[in-house]
Order: sequence, then structure tokens, then C-alpha cells
Amino acid sequence: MRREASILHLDLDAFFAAVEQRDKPSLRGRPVVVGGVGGRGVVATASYEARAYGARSAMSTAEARRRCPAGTAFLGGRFAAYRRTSDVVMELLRELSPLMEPASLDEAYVDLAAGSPGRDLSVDGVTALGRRLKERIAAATGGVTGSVGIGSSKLMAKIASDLDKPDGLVVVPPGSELDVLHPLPVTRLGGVGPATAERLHQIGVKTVADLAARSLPDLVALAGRAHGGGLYALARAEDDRPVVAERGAKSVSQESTFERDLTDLAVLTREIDTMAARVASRLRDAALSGRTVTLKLRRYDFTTLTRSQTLPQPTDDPRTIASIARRLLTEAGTAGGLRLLGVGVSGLSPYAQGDLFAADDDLPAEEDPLPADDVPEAPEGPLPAEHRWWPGQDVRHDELGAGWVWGRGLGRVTVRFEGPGTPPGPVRTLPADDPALHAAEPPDWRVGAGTPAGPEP
DNA sequence: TCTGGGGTCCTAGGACCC
DNA sequence: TCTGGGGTCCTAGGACCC
Repeated sequence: MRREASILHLDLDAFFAAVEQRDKPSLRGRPVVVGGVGGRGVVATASYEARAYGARSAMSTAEARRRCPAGTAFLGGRFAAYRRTSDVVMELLRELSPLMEPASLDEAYVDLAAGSPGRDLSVDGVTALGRRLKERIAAATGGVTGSVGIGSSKLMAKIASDLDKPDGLVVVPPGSELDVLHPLPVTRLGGVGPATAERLHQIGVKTVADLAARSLPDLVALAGRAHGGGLYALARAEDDRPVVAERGAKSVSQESTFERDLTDLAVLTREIDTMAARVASRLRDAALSGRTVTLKLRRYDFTTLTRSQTLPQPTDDPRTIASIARRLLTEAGTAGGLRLLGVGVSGLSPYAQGDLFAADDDLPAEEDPLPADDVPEAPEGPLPAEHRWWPGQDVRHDELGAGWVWGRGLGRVTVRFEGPGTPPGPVRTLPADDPALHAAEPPDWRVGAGTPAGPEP
């Protein structure tokens, strides 16, 4: 904990949904749910209009559909669009201080004491800074808002940004930390999830003040050495965690939940090969390789297990990763059916010695080559044409212009033709295989009516 | 039609080593 | 009243976060 309120936390409000409402004028002011749109999807973000009906993050999309009225937009995510907007915001934060730590696409910490000697870190000073920041973010993103918290530690900054959502600004004056913290429910502390909250409730701890009244040995017995010690400190607003600008990745993984449980080893093997290829390509893009390959699987009954193997040398080779994962799957078995498979690589280091001179995918496999006829075709036929499209997707029609997919089915696709700078546009239903309809890049929100121009990338 | 995807950190036991 | 004491690596699982 510092003497001055010099750590800022920014949390963009209902971020994915806000980007959708910016880019899709017909959705502004209406309930929007972003997340998995399949039968086993969950909600990533609900707009505030959708929250009014009870839609929440991490809820199954099926439940959100039950709660929300007809006309609610259920959209799959457009991560490229979120990334672009996030990058613009992170750049604005980096202008405040070189010590800027992104916590996710929509959250970051900034150390205001770093990089700007002489900056006014009084409560009035940082309040004014926070206000200017919020204005710049809204202007540069085409109206996405954020909640800002400023305090004497990461803990207090994060608590503060949560106190007045959305579009909030809260500064916790140094010295008043415990006044703010102690009345809050323990669940507002980072690290207190459902399991810890349940155990704390059982010993009568509901608020942070209740937590502060417990002894360190009590909390260590309840939550373990590291976690118990952490809770003891946080309850006293003791938090020295630094803002760290560059956190190197520790693992790269890819997983997927199937629409229906799978048992067929040939089908599962192909899934593994696809995921191993994606993991390997992400490793190569990041100039990383890793020694430990992990297979994750979730059975029909939701029991989840992992199996891993560590290699003597790091790898980023898709065939090596795939062959290990295949073997781990064979050993683990598929009895009863699997609802999820995942492939990951950890124990990362820069590059792989063996691959310094390697060309791309036409190289002979290091082991267990996979001949093309190794894996039989899936019993299912090709997907219907409508499966090219998913709700929320950006599209362009040769005659009708730019728009986005509202829905699909029965060989047809419904598109609304509008963009961030247009008024709400018309809806057209087209054949799913209409040759004039194409997938498109996310629209540029910087051009168009009514939105202030931001800096060019 | 319950329960995503991509991560991080911690714990605990056994192997192994000095 | 046996039996040592750490340290590190590997594997597996769990809690948590956004």
C-alpha cells in the first residue's frame, strides 16, 4: 500500500456487448448477449439491457434465452473487433505510464507514479486525470465507456473501479482504505471464489471486516499457506503487488466442447490433430516452444482430467504435439463419451533449437508421421451451406453492401445491412449459398456520422 | 438444451539427488 | 520411541480470473 493513490484500474463496461452495439446501430439500447450460441454455449458478456432481464456472464446461453425477451440479440464473439478496440484503449493507457499491465482485453492496471516525475498525485489530481482518460477512451473507441478506480494498491484500484459501474470514476483517498474495504462482502476480494466463499461463510465470515477479525493461522488452515496469507493481508488492505508491464506467456492451449459427446477415436484423433496444429502455429507466431504437452478431457458426466508428458527438449512441432496427445488420449480412454478435448503446451522457452533451420509443414515428421489415410472421414456429410454463417458475423454483399448476420437456418441467412456510422439498416433474407455474400473484416468505427475520429493506428 | 475458452497460481505426492 | 533434510522436477488436480 502506497502513500498516494497512484495505481489506476480500468474496466471497460460490458465490453464485448458494447463493441457490438457500437458496430450494429440497430442494437443500441437493446439487450445483447455475446457468447457461445450453440447448444452448450455460455454467456461471455451481457449488455446492461440484457442484465436487466437476468442474463449474466458464465450463465448458459440456453438460460439467458429463457430469461431475455424476443428480439434479444444472441451473438457469437468477434474477437478481432474486440482486439482492435482493446489495442486502442491500451495505447491510451500506455501514454499515461510505461508501467501498464493488461489483465485481459477489457481490463488493465496503470502505475501512475512511474514515468512521469512531478505528476500531481493528489486526490484532486488523479481525479482529473481519471476524468480526462474516460473522455479520451470514449472518443477514441466510438463511445465505449470504462469504469476507473484509483487507489494506493492494485487491490484498492480494482475495488474502486467496481464501486460505480458503468462509466464510473472512484478515487479511494489514502488513509480511507479500510473504511471502503471492510463493509464489502468477502466475495469482492480477488481470489475469493465460490469454494473459498463457502468455507468462509461456514465460519461466519461474510464481510471483509469479519475476515480481518480472523487470525492468520485460522486462515491458513482454511485456505492453505499462500492463499490464507493472502486473505489475511488483503483484509488489512496490505497489498504490495507491483504493476508488471510484460508478463511472458506460460502456456498455450486450445480446447473445444463438442455439440454432442464424442466416442469415436478416429473423430477425436482428428480433433486432436487440428488443435495440435493450432497450438503449434500459435507457438511459432510467438517464437516459443515448450517441453510439456498436456491433454485435457472432460467426460460425459463433466468430470475433467488432464494427462501430460514432458519432453527432454522443447518443441513447437505440430506432429510431435499431436502424437503425444493422441497417445495420452488412448491411455485415458473415451468410455462413455467426451464432451471436451484440449491440447496445451507449457514449460515455454524462446524458440526450439531443433527448429532453427526447419522449414514449415513440408518437413518430415520428427516421429509418428501421420499419413493422409491414417484418419478416416467423418461419417457425417458436408455441413449445410448455412453453417458458413454465424450470428453477429461481419459480411459484405456485392450489391447490398456491408452488414452482419442476424440468423441462419433452412438454407437461408438473414442479414442486417448497417454499419457503425449508418442509421439502423434494413434486414434481408438471402440464400445461404448466395455467391454475392462474403465474410468480411470488422467495420471501421472511426469513419462515419456522429462518431468522433480517433487516432489512426 | 445445465455448465465456454484461455489462462494463472497453488498444493501434494513420488522420484531423485546431494 | 523407528525414520534425516532439503531441493528440484514431474504429474495431477483444484481454485480462480476475465
